[in-house]
Amino acid sequence: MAKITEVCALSGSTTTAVSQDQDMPQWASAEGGGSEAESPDQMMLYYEDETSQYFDNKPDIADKIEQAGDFYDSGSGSDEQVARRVCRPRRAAAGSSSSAASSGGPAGPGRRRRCGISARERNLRRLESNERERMRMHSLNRAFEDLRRVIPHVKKDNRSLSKIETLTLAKNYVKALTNAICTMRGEVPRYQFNSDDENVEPVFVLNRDQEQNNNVPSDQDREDSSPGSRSCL
DNA sequence: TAGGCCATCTGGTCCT
DNA sequence: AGGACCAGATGGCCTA
Repeated sequence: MAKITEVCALSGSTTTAVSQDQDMPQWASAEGGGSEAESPDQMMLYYEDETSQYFDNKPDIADKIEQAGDFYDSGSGSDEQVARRVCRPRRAAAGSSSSAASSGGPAGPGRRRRCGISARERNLRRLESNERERMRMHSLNRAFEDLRRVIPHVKKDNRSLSKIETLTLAKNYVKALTNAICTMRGEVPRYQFNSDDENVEPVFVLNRDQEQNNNVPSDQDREDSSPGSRSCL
């Protein structure tokens, strides 16, 4: 369990901290692999073009759509697809709204059915939804990346913080800063750190050089740092 | 090889 | 009606 040794610079001037490691995070360059080689921007361009051009450039997807067409039309498809769509339990309606209750089961009146559009049109909309979802997740990941940059921490095994680590660390960092403010005001610290704070890396206090490396300002940061736009704790 | 983490796809639900 | 949000499913990659 980590112990905050010192947290300064609450006014934004200098963050002084004691680091246990000399490794400096390089979050900006830590781009995870595993994604499609196709860039989102490029895919957006595809969507702005004619649909046929998109499929010309994505023959694999076109093949998938050809195979899926029968499924979307008649409810049949590959065994795997059917298994996933039929067997996957759906979560209960969030908030249990009346609209959800009145929508009935899967075949009830609440189920949205796109009548009058072709299978190809449905597939195209599915692809567009996929693209939007991908963009949404990318923006979420950018937010995680920004969050990692502003949290003082020590790189573990030369790898980036996972999402859960980032959130947990951020939570404890906020707690630590809040306690620091309380202490400076002569008040009782509001939060206590104990063994329940699982998966908690210490909020390492970095020295000034390390902090600067940790917080390489992004373009957005530079925009935000304009006079009057930065608020302090 | 198991387990963790992640990106992506997918369809239901909510919101505008 | 359509986009945003959400969570389950799946497969890939990496590490112990």
